[in-house]
Amino acid sequence: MAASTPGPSTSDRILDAALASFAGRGYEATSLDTVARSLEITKQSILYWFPSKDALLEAVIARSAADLSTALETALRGAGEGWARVEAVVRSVFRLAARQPALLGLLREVSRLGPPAATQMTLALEPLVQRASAFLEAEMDAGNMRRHDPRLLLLAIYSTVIGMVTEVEVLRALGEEPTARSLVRRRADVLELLRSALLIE
Amino acid sequence: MAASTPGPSTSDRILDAALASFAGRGYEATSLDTVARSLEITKQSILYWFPSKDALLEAVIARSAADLSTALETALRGAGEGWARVEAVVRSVFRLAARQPALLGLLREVSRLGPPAATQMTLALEPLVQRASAFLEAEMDAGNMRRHDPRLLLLAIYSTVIGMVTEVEVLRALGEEPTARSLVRRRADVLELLRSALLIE
DNA sequence: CAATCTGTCTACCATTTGGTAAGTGGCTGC
DNA sequence: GCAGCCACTTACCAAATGGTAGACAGATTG
Repeated sequence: MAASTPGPSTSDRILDAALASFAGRGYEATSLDTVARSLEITKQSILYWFPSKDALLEAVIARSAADLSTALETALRGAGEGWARVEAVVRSVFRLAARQPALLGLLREVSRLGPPAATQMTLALEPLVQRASAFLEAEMDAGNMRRHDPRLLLLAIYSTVIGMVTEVEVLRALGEEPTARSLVRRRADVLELLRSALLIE
Repeated sequence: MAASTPGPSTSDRILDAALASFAGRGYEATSLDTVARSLEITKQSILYWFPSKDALLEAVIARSAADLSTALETALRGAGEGWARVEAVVRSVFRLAARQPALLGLLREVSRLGPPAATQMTLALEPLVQRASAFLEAEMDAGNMRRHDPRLLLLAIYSTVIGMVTEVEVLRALGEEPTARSLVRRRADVLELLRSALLIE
């Protein structure tokens, strides 16, 4: 018989469940009791590891921002130059949408919650933002992309991609069921759209 | 001395305050007591006009969907043909963002809440969606716009415009303060982007 | 083996929440 | 002039919430 599986630590399991609930139902709609029950522990165990609900959110954001960063950094590492880098990032986001949708859901939720949660997320992702902004500007300078305010362009790209990936209800309103197959089509569509919107030639 | 001003009815004032709070703080984070206090009435007065918090949300959605519809219908009424119609709609949305931001905020919130709220909003806005989808398809058939799945294209346009208008925290993360002037720049940018993404030639 | 530390649980608690019940003052219609 | 309705209030309430205090079992360490 194998040794009893150690498995993920309690605090990790709490973070997982909290992430899922914050992303899926929202911060306010998430109760510590419910999270605890889903893990078959008591609320007090949660409060042992994280002194308050706010602190739990903070921890979830910290871990998620790190996960998000490494996912994108990894995608960028072997990505080539120019447009290929945009493609790599978009594909990486769609991969996250398929495999860890809660990560993107949390992004949405945090942006809705505003400070201090949003500020924390902002700070944690700032390096990526800087990089992306600088990249877009360089591409424009090189004459590869149409000229825009890089920050507004980044917001537009962000909104489009995140929307295509997280706006499940709007998708349904449009009569498109959010299946895995649909996700692939959306990825193709978004890439094509971005291409014609941004690329010169 | 003038006659005592009649002013808006209590139920309208409740709807106004509830809309603002649902859109700004979120449904779960909104308490009937707080809304009541802000209106200097009691919670029970709210429950007199709307039998439950859910019913209040329902009423807010109904009224907002109607307002949204008429705003867009009006914009479309004297709008010309082809691309001018897209421009008219986008401008109309940005006008709403400046004058009744809560209307767009509610849209976001409802899409986050999912059914049944989202279903109600979907049904109320379906005519607009149908119209937009048919318009896009016709423009593609006429060879004026690049061919895409009209529904996915609509989702992309929706995400971009709504994002540019409601993603205040992301905007801040990008170092752009959400002022009125910024809104005008964002409108110009989004129109330019959509133009190069969609229009052929 | 005693002392301590770790992780979890039981027992509470104050506050807030959506919601009910029962008035109450004023205006309307008969 | 009074019966009745309308709009709104005071008085409650059960449930749920985030959080505190303290006990307890098991491992660790001197």
